[in-house]
Amino acid sequence: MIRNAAETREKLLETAISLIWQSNYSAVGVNEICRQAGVTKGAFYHHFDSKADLYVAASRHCWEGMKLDLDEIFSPSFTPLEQLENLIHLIVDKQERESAACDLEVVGCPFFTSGGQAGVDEAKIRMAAQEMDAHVHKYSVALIRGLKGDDALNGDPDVDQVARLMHHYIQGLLTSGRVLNSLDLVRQDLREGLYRLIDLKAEHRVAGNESSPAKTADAA
Amino acid sequence: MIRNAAETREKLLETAISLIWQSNYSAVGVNEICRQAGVTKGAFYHHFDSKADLYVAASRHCWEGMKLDLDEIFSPSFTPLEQLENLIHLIVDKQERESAACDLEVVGCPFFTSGGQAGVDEAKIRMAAQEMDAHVHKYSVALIRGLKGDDALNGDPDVDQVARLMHHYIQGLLTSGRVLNSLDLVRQDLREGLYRLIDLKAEHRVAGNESSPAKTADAA
DNA sequence: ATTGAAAAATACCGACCGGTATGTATATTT
DNA sequence: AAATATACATACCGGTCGGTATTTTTCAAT
Repeated sequence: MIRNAAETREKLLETAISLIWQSNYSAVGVNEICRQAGVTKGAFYHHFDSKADLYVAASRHCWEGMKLDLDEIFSPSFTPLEQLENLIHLIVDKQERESAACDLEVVGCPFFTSGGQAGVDEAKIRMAAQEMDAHVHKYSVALIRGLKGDDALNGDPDVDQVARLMHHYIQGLLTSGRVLNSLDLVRQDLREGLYRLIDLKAEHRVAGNESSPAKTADAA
Repeated sequence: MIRNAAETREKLLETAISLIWQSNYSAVGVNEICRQAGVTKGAFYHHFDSKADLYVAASRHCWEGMKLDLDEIFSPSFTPLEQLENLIHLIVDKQERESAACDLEVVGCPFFTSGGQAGVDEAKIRMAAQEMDAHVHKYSVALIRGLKGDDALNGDPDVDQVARLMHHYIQGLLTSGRVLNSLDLVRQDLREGLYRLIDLKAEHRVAGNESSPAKTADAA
C-alpha cells in the first residue's frame, strides 16, 4: 500500500505503458496492470474511470517523457542537420533502451500502433494516437523547415507534407522492426529512408549505417 | 448449417479476416467469429486447433487473394513504370473497397499490424506477419529492379533495401491513415512518398495527387 | 439398408474480463 | 477532537474468454 495518490497514479501509468508497450491495448487486462503495479483494483478505479481512460492518461504521460527528449535534440543550439542526426540516434537509442525491459528488440510506439488497430467503437484509443500524432508533427515540421531554410534539401518541398512522410515512414519501419524482431533492420533502413524522403542534398548525407554486419534473424 | 467442409472453413476464414481487419487479433473472440460466420463453436474447433491457428490460416488465405492482385498488376505486360502506377492505384482501391464493409476509411493490413503488436509469447502471430512480409518483398524487389533496369531511378540504389523502404513506408502510411481515419491522407502522401523513397527520375513522375481538395478530418 | 467416418451441434468447463459495492484506514479541515 | 474527504482494500458482480467432451446429423462406400 503506497498511500500516496500521485505516486500510485504514476505507478499505474508506468506499468500500463510498459505492458501495453509489450503487447497492445486489448491484450492487457486491468487485473494484470494492477498486479504488476502492486495496486488493488479498488485503487485503480479510484484513480481512473475506466481502462480506456487509463489508456489516454498513459498516452499523455508517455508524451510528456518523449517531449523532454525531443526538446533536447531539437534545441536551437543544434543546426538542423545536427537535429536530424540527433533524431536518428534518438529513435535507435530509444528502442534499444525499451527493448531491454522485455525481450523484443524493437517495440515501436505502442500508442500509435494501438491507435492503428483500434476498433470502430474505441474512439478514445484512436483519439489518443491522433493527439500524439499532432504533437510530433510540429517537431517534424520544425526540422524540415530548418533543413529547407539551410538549403539542405533538393527542390522546393512542401514542408508539411514531407514532415508527414517522415512520420509515416518511421512508424512503418518500427513496425517492421518489431515484426522481424530486428533492431538492425531499423539501423539499416532508418537513415537511408529519411534521407530519401526529405531528399537531403548528397553533400550532407553521412554513411553511418551503424549496424553489426550479420545477425538479422528472429529469435521467435 | 452449411454442410460442406470446405465451404464452412472458407466462411470461417473470411469472417475472421473481416473481423480482424476491423480491429485486431486479441480483440476478436472466437465466439464472435462463429456467430458472424453462422457456425457453431464445435464446427470451429473441428476445423482449427486454436484461435491462433485460425489466424495463420486466415493470414495465408488473405495472401492468396492478394497474390492474385499483385500478379495482375505486376504482369510483364506492363512496363515497370506502369507497374508502379498500378501499385499506387491498387493500394488506394483496396482500402476503398475494404472500408466499405466497416465504417473506417482506412483499414491497412491487419496481419501486418497485428504482427507488429503481438505480445512476446504470441510467436505464431508475428510469424504470420513475417511470412506475408517475405512474400510481398519479392514483388517489391522485382518492381525496383525493373525500374532500375529501365534507368528510371537516380543513382545506383541497393534494390533490396529500397524494396524494404517502400514496404515500411506503405505500412506506416496506412497506419497513419487509419489513425486519422482519412483515406485522403493516403491519397495525398502515397505517391509522393514512394517517388521520394525510390528516387524516381523527375521526368517519370506524374502529379496525380488524386484527392478531393478539402475533407481531411476524422469523423470519430 | 448398413455402417463408419467426417462434419456440425449442444452443452459445458474453469479462468478471466472490466467494473462495482462496500468497508476501512489515513489525511485534511474545522 | 470532531467532521469530512481522500486513498485504498476486499469481495464480488454478470458476462465472456478460449477450449473441450459428447452427441447428433449427414453422406458416401459398401
